[in-house]
Amino acid sequence: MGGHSCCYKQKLRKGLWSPDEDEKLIKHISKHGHGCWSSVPKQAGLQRCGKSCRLRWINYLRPDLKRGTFSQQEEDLIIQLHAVLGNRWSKIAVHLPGRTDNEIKNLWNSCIKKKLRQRGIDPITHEPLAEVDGSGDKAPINSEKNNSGSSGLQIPANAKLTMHVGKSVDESTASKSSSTPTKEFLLDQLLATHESPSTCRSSNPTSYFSLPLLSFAPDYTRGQITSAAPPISSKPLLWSNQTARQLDANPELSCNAMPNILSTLAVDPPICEGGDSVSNCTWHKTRQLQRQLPPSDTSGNDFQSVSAGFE
DNA sequence: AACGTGCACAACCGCCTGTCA
DNA sequence: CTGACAGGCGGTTGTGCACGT
Repeated sequence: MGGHSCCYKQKLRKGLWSPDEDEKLIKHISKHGHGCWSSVPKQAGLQRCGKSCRLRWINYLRPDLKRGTFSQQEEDLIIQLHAVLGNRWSKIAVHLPGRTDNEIKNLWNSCIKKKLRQRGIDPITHEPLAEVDGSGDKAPINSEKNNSGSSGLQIPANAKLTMHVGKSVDESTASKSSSTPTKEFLLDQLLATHESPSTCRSSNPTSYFSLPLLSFAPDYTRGQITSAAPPISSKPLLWSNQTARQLDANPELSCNAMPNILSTLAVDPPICEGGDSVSNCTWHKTRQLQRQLPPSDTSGNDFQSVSAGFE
């Protein structure tokens, strides 16, 4: 099992791609397009299976890729989209031009997931992690230090979901029910609010409120959330693949999970603090080594010559 | 300086879905 | 309708680098 017909036919190379292979693939696709992927390796003179070529192209060689550090806005958007879409990375990637599902998935698994856990948010359900002792005395977010570990943050169940443009959800035409906007509506709002080209890469927590994010009417940034607040949801959303996929069949989406993540965004420092972001220099070093290209700027200009060959 | 550990990222694996004969 | 095939997707693994001891 496993394998694909294209992989059986002959001895195919695996592992990292060499600069030579990259060049062959780029040249071929530049000239002919990929067409049928299974025929690409043969036509391009590569000892790879078609799927491998496709993956390499989509995740790495495509000229329209926006490489480099994820901006804070992108990370915010990923988190919010994940709350709505679950682990459907390709769907999430659609809304982040120049980013690949693989890239987003890696970022999620290596960075965002961890940060959410540190903040007491379950990255799967976007709910507060279960309290071990069950004491319920959630530490209020009342100090800068605690801002990075807002575990146990709870939102009153009657908190009104409010758009940052000042329009509450239940005022909108999208949903009559104030607590259950549809998935499509949430997506629309998320995307609409992220369309504005604001440059928000600040570590200042207050700046998060300048982000056009969904947020809640109560002022959670000042640690006024009390432990008396009822849990957000008594039935956690489990975003397994299967569950998430069912959303397509069942457009009604409980937004109960949203408050957690949104409030987290509002009070916490950026997920990858400061400029020393993980992927920042690693990628360039890797690229320079693997592709033996001279250092270039972060905009992926080394691909532009290739890009110019397309249309 | 050497070693161990953790992290980020690229790539593979296996399954699912859509298309077509 | 059914089976074969290709493409697509998400999960997982492998590799190399950075950093700490």
